[in-house]
Amino acid sequence: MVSMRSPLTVGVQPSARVDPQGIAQRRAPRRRTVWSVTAVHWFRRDLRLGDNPALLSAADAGDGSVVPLFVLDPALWNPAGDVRRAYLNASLRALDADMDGALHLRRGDPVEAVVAVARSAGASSVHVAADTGPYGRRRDAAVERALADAGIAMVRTGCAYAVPPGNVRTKQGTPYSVFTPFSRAWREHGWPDPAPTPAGVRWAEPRGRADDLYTDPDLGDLRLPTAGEKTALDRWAAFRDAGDEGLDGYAERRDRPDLAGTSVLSHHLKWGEIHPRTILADQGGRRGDGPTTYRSELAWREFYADVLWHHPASARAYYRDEYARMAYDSPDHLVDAWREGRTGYPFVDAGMRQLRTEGWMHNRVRMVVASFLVKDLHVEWQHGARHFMRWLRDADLASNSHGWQWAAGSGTDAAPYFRVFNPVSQGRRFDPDGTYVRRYVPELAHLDGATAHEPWTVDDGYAHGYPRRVVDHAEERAEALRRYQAMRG
DNA sequence: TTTTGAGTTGTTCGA
DNA sequence: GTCGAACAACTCAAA
Repeated sequence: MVSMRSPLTVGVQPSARVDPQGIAQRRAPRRRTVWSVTAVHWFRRDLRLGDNPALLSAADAGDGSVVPLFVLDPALWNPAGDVRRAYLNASLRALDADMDGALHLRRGDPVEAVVAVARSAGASSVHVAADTGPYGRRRDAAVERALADAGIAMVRTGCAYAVPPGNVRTKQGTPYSVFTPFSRAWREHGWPDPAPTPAGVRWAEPRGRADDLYTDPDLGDLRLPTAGEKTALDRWAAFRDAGDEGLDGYAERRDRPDLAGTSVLSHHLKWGEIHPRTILADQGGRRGDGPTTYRSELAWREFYADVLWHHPASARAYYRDEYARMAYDSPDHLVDAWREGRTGYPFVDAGMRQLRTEGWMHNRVRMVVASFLVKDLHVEWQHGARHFMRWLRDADLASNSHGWQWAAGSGTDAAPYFRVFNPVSQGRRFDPDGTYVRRYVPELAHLDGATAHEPWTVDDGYAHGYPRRVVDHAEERAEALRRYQAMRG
């Protein structure tokens, strides 16, 4: 640990009290001294002020002044789709507003940008929440080395999960590869209470009103929800308190894309506008199927982060490598039809169009469209995963890659061999009135009830230009099982 | 080491 | 319409 004190060379802002959660504030402002040490808090996927242990550690590290920094890293920015870029911009603006315009924004390689900012601020430490993803770990190791060369410490506190990946182990000390035993051990492991919101932080110069760095993409008709910590906390509270239409009814309604049965917090969780620990603590010991099932969904998020932590290559490569030997088709015009929502299977097309109009898709439908790409079109899951990463506003590498591997059968699921989703029966089961389909597929708006799932059964089913089915599901299901058998044999 | 119980989300067929 | 069995026999985690 480097202890380097330097003259206060940066301006100091008046205290900005931040208390978006109503959590009791902990610290009184420290007295200002001439000899002072500031700290840098490098935001990444923790775009919030409340329940942020890393920010707290930055506030505690020096004299109470903090340089709040975000670096637009071309390695992440360039491959991201416009949806993710736009949402990130909005989230950064919200964070900036919560800090009274203090956010310091840089664009460039973090190895250079973070060191440069820390140096110019005279900081002796840079504080972060650990990034547990494959790229983030490499990047942070490189930044840590560069900071060390400059005599500056990098301090990791917390991460984006209730239990840091790598910490839930079997009795033999090995990582879990099956969800249910993982979730049991995860629950027993437990997690810390939420951290208090730092009080009396002085956001240090250089202030970062760098609007020119926000390059907002043109999203056309796509509308994104409001970003930011306050919205996330409000959204959670509304879901928590909505009774059977929210958390209490979650177990029953979560699989229904026609209903508003889910919390829709995924994009907030992705950027850390809310931390799962906040939710788990706020849920307290609430019983019932709703809260239990909701906690289980958070456990899935943690499970996949844990799997990716132990197997970084599984972000792109088959978790079970025998699946690399299976026969696949190259993406062709059928995959274009899938991407554009004109496969002729209404439930699939509704989902793919929801993705393009909202940057989001209901989880049940994600599974159905994923199964369709992999099992009906026989295309490798990576093609679908890339499309999702491009269009989903909540795109998260661990959840996305392993969600797709689950659908492909190559992931952590223990018994995947005979599971092929039928897009019609899935639609009839989870969108029984056809409401969801009609909402996103106007060519089927004239069909009543569940008929919207089967336009081929009525005379006027194709009267408004809805496309015919591009493949026969029964045939392709059989073909998928044949290829699976051939791979095993 | 061996055994045992269990595994997110399914589909189809035939009684 | 509803129900249970078959699918095909695997892999994991704990005792």
